[in-house]
Amino acid sequence: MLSVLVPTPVYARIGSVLCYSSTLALPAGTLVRVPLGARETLGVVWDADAQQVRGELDADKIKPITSVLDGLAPLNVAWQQLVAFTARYYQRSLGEVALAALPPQLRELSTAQIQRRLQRGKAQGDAAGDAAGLPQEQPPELPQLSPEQAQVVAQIQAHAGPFLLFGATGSGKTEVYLRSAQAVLAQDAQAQVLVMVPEINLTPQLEQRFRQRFAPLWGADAVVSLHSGMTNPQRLASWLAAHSGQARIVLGTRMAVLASIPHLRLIVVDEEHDPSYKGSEGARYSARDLAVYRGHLEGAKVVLGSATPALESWYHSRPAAEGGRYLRLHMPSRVGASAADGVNGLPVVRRVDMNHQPRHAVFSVPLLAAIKERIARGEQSMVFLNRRGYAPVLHCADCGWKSACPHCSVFRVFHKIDRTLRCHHCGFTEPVPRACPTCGNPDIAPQGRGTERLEEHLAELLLDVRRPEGELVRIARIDADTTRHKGALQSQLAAVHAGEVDVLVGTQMIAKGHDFRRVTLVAAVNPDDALFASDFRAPERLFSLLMQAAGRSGRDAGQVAGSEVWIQSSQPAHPVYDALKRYDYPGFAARQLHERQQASLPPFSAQALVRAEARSQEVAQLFLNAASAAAQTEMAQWPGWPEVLAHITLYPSVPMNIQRVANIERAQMLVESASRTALQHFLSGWQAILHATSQSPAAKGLIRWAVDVDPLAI
DNA sequence: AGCACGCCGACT
DNA sequence: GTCGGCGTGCTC
Repeated sequence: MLSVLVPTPVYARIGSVLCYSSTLALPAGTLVRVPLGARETLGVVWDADAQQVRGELDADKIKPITSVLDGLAPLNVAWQQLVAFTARYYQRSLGEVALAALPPQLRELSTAQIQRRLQRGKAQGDAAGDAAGLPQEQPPELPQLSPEQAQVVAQIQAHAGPFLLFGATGSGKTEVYLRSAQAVLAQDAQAQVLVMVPEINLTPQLEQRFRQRFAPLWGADAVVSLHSGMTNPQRLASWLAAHSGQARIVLGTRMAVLASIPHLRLIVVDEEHDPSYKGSEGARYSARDLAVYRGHLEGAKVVLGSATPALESWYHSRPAAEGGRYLRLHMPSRVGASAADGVNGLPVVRRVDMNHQPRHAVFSVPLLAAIKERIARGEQSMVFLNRRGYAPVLHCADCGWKSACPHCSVFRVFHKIDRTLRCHHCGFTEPVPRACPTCGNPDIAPQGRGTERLEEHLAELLLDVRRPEGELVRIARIDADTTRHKGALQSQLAAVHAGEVDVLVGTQMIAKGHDFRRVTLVAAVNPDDALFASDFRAPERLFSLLMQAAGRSGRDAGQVAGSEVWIQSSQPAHPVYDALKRYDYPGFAARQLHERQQASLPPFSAQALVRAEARSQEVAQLFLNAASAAAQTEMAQWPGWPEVLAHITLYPSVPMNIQRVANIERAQMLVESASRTALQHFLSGWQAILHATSQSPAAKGLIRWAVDVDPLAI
């Protein structure tokens, strides 16, 4: 008798560990194909010898497995442990986590087909290996390390970690990753390295650098990528290469943390603060946190890198004497910067008090002047606004009508380019009405502005300005709307690089990673919104975003002296901007952590969220409240549990921030505890109650529910 | 989640 | 008269 993991979600009315019979003795971790209801599915052998058939499962219901995916080595114990931990910690079923960690094509292909892919991969690997075995020309010439880099590399070699590499933009973190990887790979002929990035399409440079460095040493097949932008066959090939040990370096997004990498010795998490490491659907695991756990599990070193670490990571890297668990490594200087270049070679930050500017001005007088100066010098400027479209809402001054989405509790955004009203949440799109739909007033006006309107406005303001050669000013816009088509982003970026653009307008999309050599001015036109947001992480995200944006300016060492970051604000003296001006992340973090401690927020408490979706808000909340009440009454009866409950705060259910999306009402409930362990304990017990409640009459009409452990947004 | 089975409207 | 809508129900 075997127990086998199958892909059933946690809310299905069936467990995900099912019993099957097999004539063969199959070790745990073996991939098998099993019958499940009317279909056949991929499964992972979990318990090789499930003696006691759970519950009153009729013996005649136990079916034999269909086939074994032989030729594939069983997933190793470390992987099994990682899956088990992930499922337990994030309150998902084992099967869901395990199967989600496998490439989708593994489910579809027959054993023979997989066999062929393996053979093909091996053949390529061997060919590359032969090539690598040939007398090398010169080993690639390595760039000289700065003293800071050299010291950090040495520390990573000398200590066990985990490490938090706190390095300014441009301080050369990537070179540290490369050297650390190289050291690990050179030491052990089987060793493998996992390098994670938030979004791989936004950082093609990183992939490029790893390939350039390591392909000459270990062959082109030694470096593989793993991210959702790849086709299924590509993903399968990469996964097989990692699983077989052929790939020495696996570059990937969050999903890569659960890949089978049997000889893992080093994990790098670049831009570790990036929210995209935390999933927002399905198994909502934090790939960064799992990386740390995986490193611990497999004895692999873990390096988390960022210029603006997540406050959690920063807190964990406090001195060991104060309880810190990570070793903090510091690289404050931009490579190649000179003392004359402002703070550590970063551009000067200028704050504009918008209270002293003409009312409703979008561009302050001095900012506009500074942009014009750049144009006259043939330099580039970059303008940020975190809102795409033309205007966030259309408004009738007569009757007060606004462009609400009929399916969601948000306003639809006016897109002038195709004269549509678009809902950014459910996608509902309609042509703009000629007149107000309620009162017939033909004079409905856009309110507020997005990137599209900003671009238009800027074009008007710069109409009389000429480039050095006398040509008209060229403005480009990059946001989700202009990059919808495949390859559009790359071609637009290429145009910027080629100097075909004077001013680039965009959303935060352009703040990440891109190396713009000729940009000497970066401006945040209206970043204040985040200061008033209810989300306690908003200041952290704002600081990080502005810091990254600042890193876009003056990347060319020769231009640092003249480059600037402009912040327009009605509260220019706000501590966030103040810290930014000094590029003082530690100061900012200390202040934020103090506030969080006062308010008992993470990392000084642990949180989980239960989210519920239903046709009506009432039903969603009813379910949450019933589950909450049941926790209080039922769990109090369980021996030993009142002690656990005493450490838990269950807040009342509330509508979610955006209450309705695509006609589905959403509600949530926060669970908090000063102790992570207590919260874990509570959640593990509560799971059954949530299940039962969701099937009780009290939850009639409930569509979906899910627990989100360590949520990023509340 | 899939995928079946199962009872009521517009088409060859 | 059938094709097909998605409302319950089950999967070792």
